[in-house]
Amino acid sequence: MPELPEVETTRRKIEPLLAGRIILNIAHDAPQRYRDTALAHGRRISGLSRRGKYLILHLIPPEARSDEPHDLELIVHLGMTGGFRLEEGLHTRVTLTTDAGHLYFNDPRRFGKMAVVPAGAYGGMPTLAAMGPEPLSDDFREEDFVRRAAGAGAVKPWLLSQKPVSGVGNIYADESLWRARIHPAQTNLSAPEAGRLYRAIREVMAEAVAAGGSSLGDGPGNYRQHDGAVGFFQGQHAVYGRTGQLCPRCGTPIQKMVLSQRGTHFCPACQPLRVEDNRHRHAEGGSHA
DNA sequence: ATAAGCCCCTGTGGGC
DNA sequence: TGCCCACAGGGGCTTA
Repeated sequence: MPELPEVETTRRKIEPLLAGRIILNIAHDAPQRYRDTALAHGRRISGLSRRGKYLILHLIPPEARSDEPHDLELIVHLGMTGGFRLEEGLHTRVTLTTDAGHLYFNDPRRFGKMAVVPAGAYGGMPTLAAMGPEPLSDDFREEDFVRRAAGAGAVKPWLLSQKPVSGVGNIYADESLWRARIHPAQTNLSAPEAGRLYRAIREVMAEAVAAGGSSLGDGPGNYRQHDGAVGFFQGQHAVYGRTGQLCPRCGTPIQKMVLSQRGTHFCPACQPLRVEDNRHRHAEGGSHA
């Protein structure tokens, strides 16, 4: 399941294959899933960036200097099972041909998407348009996060919305909440709780990027690099995919629950649900001004 | 406007 | 042992 660490690893690994190259063709079916790709034909890739879980190929006219601002972008979302490959396979959905050769987009479950858009024109991609700050950048500020967390609903769905911070998916939400000792369904985080979560997200994301992401199991969701290399962060997972195994911190068996349609792993001892204090509501008489 | 729910898609694993 | 169905999940869309 590519989340920020896996997408960032992908970006770093395929940038040397693509930067400076001319796109000769992008071949696929399902044009509604891979939109306006013909606009990229004949363009030069000046570089690759990433925003949350979205990969962005910068496209310039072939005669332009490579340090000029790009005017088109090829946006790629890997979805749940998407990834690039050096060789064609059973689940090849898109074939990207450059003057250096082929790169194949493999995506068994077809949740991945691509679109060519004018640079920064994200109106057709609401999540990207409303994307929160990058967790490893200075734009991600603890005081903003703490303030917004105080008024938020259940913390895990809130994180998954991409609005408080970008790039956190199911694995890293569970891992960050475990580190911060916060129940996934906790609402209205206190300042100490939100501060712990802020630091946990930064730590987990930094460690996961350094490990090359997580590669889980042998199923279709198993994330790999284009050359078959795997990430190693799964060895650091404390709760994700460890239902019934013992919490590394306190030894209690890890539990799994469903929250917002997502499998959610947590330690019931380390991450107790703090019951909302109702006294305020009683004191206010139950009606809001 | 915001939040919650449904849906897409298909390989896999668990249950019977 | 073999078969079948529920599950996995990000994000876009619809609904309340």
